[in-house]
Amino acid sequence: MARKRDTRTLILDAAEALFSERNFEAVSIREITGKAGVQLGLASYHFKNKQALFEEVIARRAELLNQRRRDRLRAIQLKGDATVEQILVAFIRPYVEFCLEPEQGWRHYSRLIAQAAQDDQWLPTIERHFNTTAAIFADALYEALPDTPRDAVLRAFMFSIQIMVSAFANNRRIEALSHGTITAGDLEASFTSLIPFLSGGFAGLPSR
Amino acid sequence: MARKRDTRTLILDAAEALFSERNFEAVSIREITGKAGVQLGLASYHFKNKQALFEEVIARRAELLNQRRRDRLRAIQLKGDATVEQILVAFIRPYVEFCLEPEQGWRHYSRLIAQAAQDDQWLPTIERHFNTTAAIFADALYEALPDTPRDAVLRAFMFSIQIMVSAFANNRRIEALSHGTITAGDLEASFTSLIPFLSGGFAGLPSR
DNA sequence: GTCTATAGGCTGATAGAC
DNA sequence: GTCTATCAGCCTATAGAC
Repeated sequence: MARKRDTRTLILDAAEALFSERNFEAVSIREITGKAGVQLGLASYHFKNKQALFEEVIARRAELLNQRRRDRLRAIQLKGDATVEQILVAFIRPYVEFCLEPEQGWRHYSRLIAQAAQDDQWLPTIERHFNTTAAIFADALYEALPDTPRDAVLRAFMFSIQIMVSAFANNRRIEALSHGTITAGDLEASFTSLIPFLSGGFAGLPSR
Repeated sequence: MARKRDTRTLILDAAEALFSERNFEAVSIREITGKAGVQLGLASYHFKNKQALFEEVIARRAELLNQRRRDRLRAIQLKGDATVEQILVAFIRPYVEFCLEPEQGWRHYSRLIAQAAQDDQWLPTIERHFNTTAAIFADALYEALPDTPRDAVLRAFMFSIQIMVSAFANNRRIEALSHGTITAGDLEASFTSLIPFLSGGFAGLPSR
C-alpha cells in the first residue's frame, strides 16, 4: 500500500498539474483542492493564499534543477575549457532528464515555468529563483566566446532559454504544420534538434 | 479635433491593450469598457461575448501581417533563389516594422500574440489565422535547404517563430541579467541580434 | 490539522427603457 | 446604438467547531 502523502504535497501536486494547463487566474482554489481530494480551507491553512501557493510550486523544484545544472557545468569545466555546446547541454540536459522521469511532476513544472516566464506578474519570482544560476552560465559563455561582445552573447543566451522553455512545454502547433510527422511530446527528438540549432546560433554571432 | 472613433474600435483597442498586459481571464469586461470609455453592455452588443472579443482582437491585424510577409517573400523569390536569411527577414521584419510604428496598437498586439501562442485555449485561433502563411514560409525554407531533413527545418522554423515572438514581447528579464546594459524595448537591437542567431541556427542543422 | 459554513465581492451576460 | 439595472454564479478568504 502506497504511503499517504501529506496534505501539503497533495495540494502542491494538484496545483502544479492545474497551473501547468491553465493560467493562474483560470484555475480556482476549489479546483485544486478538489483534484487533491482535500477540503477547500486547507489550501489557505497550508499556504496563506493563492499567490503564495503558486510561488511555492515554483520554489519547490527550482533549487534541485539549478543544482543539477551547476554540477554539470562544474564537471565540464574541470576537464578543461568548456565549449558553447557543452555549456548549453549542461544547462538544458537536466531540464530534459527531469521531464523524462516517469512521474509527471516535472513535466507539469516545465509547462508552468513556460507560462510564468512570460507573465510580468511572476517575473520577480522567476528572477529570484533562476537568475543566480543563469548568471553563472552567462559568465561561462562569455569565457567560451571571448571575441564576441557580451551583449550579443547574453541576448543569444536569452534566446536559448526561451526556446528551451517553449520547446519542452509541448507546444502542439508543430503537429499541424508537420501534418502529424512530428510529435510535440517527443522530448528527446526536440533536444536532438535543439542543441545543434543553438550552437549554430552562437556560432553565427558577429565577432568584435 | 480628432475624429471620434466608433465604439467597436474603442473597445477593440482597449481590449488589445489590456490583454497584452494580462491573461484573458485576468482582464474583466468591465475593465475593458471602462478603459474604452463606453458602457458595460456595449461589449456584449458588439461582440457576443468575451471569447469572441478576444478572437476578434487577434483577427483584426492578422491578415495585414500575413500579407506583408508574403509580399516580402515573393519580392525576394522573384530575384532568384532565396537564402535562409532572406526568408527569415521576410517573415520577421514586417513584425518589427509594425511594432515600431508610433501608434501603440501593434506593440500591444505582439505581446498579446506572445501569450496566446502558448495557451492551448487559443491554439485553434492562432492556427486558423497564421498556419497558412507559416506553411508557405516552411516550403520556402525546404527549398533553400534541400539537403536538410524537412523535420529538422520545420523544428528550426518553430524555434525561430518562438524566439521572434518572445523577443519582441518585451521580456524584461534580460535587463536584470545585463545589469541594465540591454533595454528590452529596443526592438531594432533585438532584431539585429536575432537574424544572425537564427541564420546560424539553420546553418548548424545536420545534413542528410 | 481538518471540516463546515459563510461572508463579501466580483464576474459575464442580459432584459428592457430610450 | 446606447444606457441602467440586475441576475445568478462563482470566486477568495476566513471564522469557529471539532
